[in-house]
Amino acid sequence: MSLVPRAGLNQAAVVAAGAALADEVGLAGLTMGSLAERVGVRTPSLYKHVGGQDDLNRRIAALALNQAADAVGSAVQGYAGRDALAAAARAFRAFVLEHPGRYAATIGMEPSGPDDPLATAGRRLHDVFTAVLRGYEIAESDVDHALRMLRSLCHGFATLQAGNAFQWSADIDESFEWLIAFADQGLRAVRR
Amino acid sequence: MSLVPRAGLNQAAVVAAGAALADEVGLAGLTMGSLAERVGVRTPSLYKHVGGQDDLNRRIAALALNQAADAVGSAVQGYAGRDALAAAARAFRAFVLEHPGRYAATIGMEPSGPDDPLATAGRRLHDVFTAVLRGYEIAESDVDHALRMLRSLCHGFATLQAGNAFQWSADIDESFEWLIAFADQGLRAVRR
DNA sequence: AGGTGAGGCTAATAAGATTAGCTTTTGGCT
DNA sequence: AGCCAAAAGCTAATCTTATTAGCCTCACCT
Repeated sequence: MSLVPRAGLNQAAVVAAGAALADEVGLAGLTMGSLAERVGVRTPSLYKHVGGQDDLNRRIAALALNQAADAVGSAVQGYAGRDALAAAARAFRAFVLEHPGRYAATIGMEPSGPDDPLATAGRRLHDVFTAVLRGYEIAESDVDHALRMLRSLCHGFATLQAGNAFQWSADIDESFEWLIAFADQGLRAVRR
Repeated sequence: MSLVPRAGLNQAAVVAAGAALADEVGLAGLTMGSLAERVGVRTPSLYKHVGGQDDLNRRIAALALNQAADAVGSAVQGYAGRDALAAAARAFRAFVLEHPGRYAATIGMEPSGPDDPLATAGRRLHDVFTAVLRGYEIAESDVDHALRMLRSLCHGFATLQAGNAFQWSADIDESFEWLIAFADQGLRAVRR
C-alpha cells in the first residue's frame, strides 16, 4: 500500500517549497512557474500534486496556521499570566516576520467547512490564545471579546510591520513590548 | 487652458471607478479588462490615464487613505477623550467594511518618498489618530507606542472582520465596542 | 481651413495558469 | 525474469490578462 513517488516530490514537499518561496519573494511573486523551477520540474507537473494556484495558496495557509500554532504553543509552555501573554505575542510576531509570505496566504482565506484543514489549523491557533487568556480571571462573557481584541492586536501589529507600515521615529520592538504591557494591564483590569 | 477630454473620463474618474470595482469584487478581482468595461472603453485606453495596474493600485491606495482620513476626521469633530476615540474607531472600521477593496490596496504599499501622495495621505490619517490621543494625558515618550497600538487594533480588527476571520459565537459589533472600551481604559491608565 | 494633441481603437506581444494527451519509471505480482 | 497499472513527468496547446505599438479622430484653437 506504499505510495512512494518516483522523485522526492509529493504534495507536502510542493506546499512547503511554495511557502518558502512565498516568504522569499512575497505571496504575489509566487507563480506556478517559479515554484516548478524551485522544485526542479516543469510547471504542469505541479498539477500532479496540487489542484492549482488557489489550492496551493489554501494549503500554504493551512501550513502557516499550523506552524504558527506550533510556534506560539511551544513558546507558551510553562508560562502563565503576563509571561504567557508576552511569550505568545512575541512568538506570533516573530513567526509572521520570519514567514511573511505564508502568513499573507492566510489573510482573507475562509475555510469551506468545519473539516477543512484550514479550519482545524485556525482552531489550533485560536486555542493557544484561549489558553493564554486562562491566566487572567476574565468573566466568561468577556473571553470572546478579549480573544478578538488580542488577535486584532497581534495580527494588526505584525502585518503592519511586515508591510513596512511603521515608518516614523520610535523603535518598533519597543513599541511591541509596550503593546504587550498595555494588553496585560488591560486584561488584568477586566477581571471577573 | 481647459483640458476637457472627449468623454467624461480622466485619471480621477478611472481611479475612483477602480476603487469602486475593487470594493465590489475584491482587489484580486480588479482587472484592467473589467475596469475598462466598467468605464466604457477598451482595455488599452486605460493606459492613457494610469500607468498600469501597479500605478492604479497605488492611486487607489492613496484615495482610500485620503477618504479614510476624511471619514475619521469628520467623525471625530467636536469630540474629545473617550468619545473621540470611539468615534474614530467606529468610523475607521465602518470605512474598511464599506470599502474593503480599496482599503486592501493600501496593505503593504510603501510610499516611494515623502512627497508620494500615498505618504501624504497616510500622514493625514496618522494625524487624525494623533489628535484623538491628545485627549488623553499621555507622556510624550509613549505617544508613538500608543499610536501604533491603536493603529494595530483598528487595522487588525477591521481587516480580520473584512476577511471573515471572526467565525465563532459572539456578536462582532459588541466585540468592537468592548475593544473600544478596553483601549480607552488602558489609555487613561497610561496618563502622564 | 488647418493643425495638433488628447483620448480612443485594433492588433500584436508576452507572461501565467491550466488542460490534454503522450511517455517513463517503478513497485507489486505472477 | 518479466509484465502491468498507476503515479509522476513532459511537450504542446489553449486561455486569460497585462502591456505596447501604431493608427484614427474629434475638439479646440488659430
